[in-house]
Amino acid sequence: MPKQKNSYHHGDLRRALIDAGEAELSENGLAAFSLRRVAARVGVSHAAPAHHFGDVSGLIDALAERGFRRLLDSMIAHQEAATDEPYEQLIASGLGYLHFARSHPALFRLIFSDHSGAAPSPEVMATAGAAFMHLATNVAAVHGAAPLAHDGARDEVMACWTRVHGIAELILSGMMDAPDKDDKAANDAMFRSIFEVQFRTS
Amino acid sequence: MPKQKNSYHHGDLRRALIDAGEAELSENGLAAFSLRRVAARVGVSHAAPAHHFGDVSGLIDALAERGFRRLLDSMIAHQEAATDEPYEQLIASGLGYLHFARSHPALFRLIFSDHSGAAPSPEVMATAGAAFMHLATNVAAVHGAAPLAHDGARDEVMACWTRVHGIAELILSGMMDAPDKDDKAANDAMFRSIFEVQFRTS
DNA sequence: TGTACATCAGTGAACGCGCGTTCACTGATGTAC
DNA sequence: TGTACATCAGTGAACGCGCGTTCACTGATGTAC
Repeated sequence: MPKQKNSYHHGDLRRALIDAGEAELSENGLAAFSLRRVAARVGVSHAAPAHHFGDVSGLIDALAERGFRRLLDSMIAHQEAATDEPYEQLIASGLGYLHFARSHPALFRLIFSDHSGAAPSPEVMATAGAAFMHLATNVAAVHGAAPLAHDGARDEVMACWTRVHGIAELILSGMMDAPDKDDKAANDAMFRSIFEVQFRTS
Repeated sequence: MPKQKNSYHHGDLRRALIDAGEAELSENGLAAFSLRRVAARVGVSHAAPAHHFGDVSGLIDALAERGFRRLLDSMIAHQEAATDEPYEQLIASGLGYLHFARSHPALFRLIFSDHSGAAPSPEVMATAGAAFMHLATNVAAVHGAAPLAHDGARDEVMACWTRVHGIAELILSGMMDAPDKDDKAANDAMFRSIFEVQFRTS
């Protein structure tokens, strides 16, 4: 256990760098993100991170994993504050998704960036998969079924996910007006009024 | 009219730089985007763009305007290939939106990037507004009304937009599987099967 | 308990790179007369 | 039609900057005996 302070060795530099990376993203965005800035923030030489992450993409990867975990945590936290009714649970999860996106916009954009270049690490994939399964479970519960149990179940999950995700993205880009992110009641109303629109009533 | 070639003056450098910028975005993405690369692509000195765009943000702004216009053009083109039935027109517009996003991912991401820093120029705002109004008109036509004519009309437009946008984003980020972007029939089926899902049938 | 030594984690200087911007310049164009 | 001149558009060298990465190093830790 790392007890001493001001020592030559940090104790838990890996974690400290991830914390600092997250803060850098929040404050300065992905465009200004650099290993040197993160290292400076922790108060460590800029060559130190290499011992823990290899190169810059290693740190980015660690941040992506944390991002997905925070997204999942936010959904769970909102859900736990809602009633047990499945539809209410689904709405709460969506609001948690939205709240995460607006609280950590750069991290949110990072985890949903274009992965066509390099595939994310297995850890990132696993954490992303857990978030997806959470949503799938919510959607299935609304229909009283097990997750992804019937034909079309995936479409139902994607219909939900794409809408929640679209709301988040359009708010972040400034294309869509929204109440202050911490005004729970107003966001609840806004979210439901969009989420519940139906197109084909035939 | 610029007729001569190989002259000291280019003739239509402004347009050439925007074309090159768009190509750079397509091929190398926003992260690798730079004034110097764009200038080199046109075969002009890297100080030349300053005469037309001032600085790098001027060029980015011009690219954003072109991006919104291409988005609108894509919606219109797909719509013109569909039947006159309003719902079919709406679906076609959505498919056009999706096709643009997948054909020009970096440009798509650019126009929907975080504008919290600097507000887009009036030209960009106007072009973005035109694209929004196109969608609003589509949605209103489904209900046989004028655009944004009744209470809740904005919610209806946003319900549509967020879903289409969410589909585009999740495909680009690799979170959602999708058919080849030029397989019209397969994308049509995929899009409808998600777009038409209803959550609350009560 | 003490000593030797291997391993690990962080240092700080150095490297080469591409970037945006600036600046005095020059070649081409267009207008006044 | 011709000449002078202002304006415009592109040049190329130079600047300072922050970046990622490498490297020999050194201080701290932990293990073997």
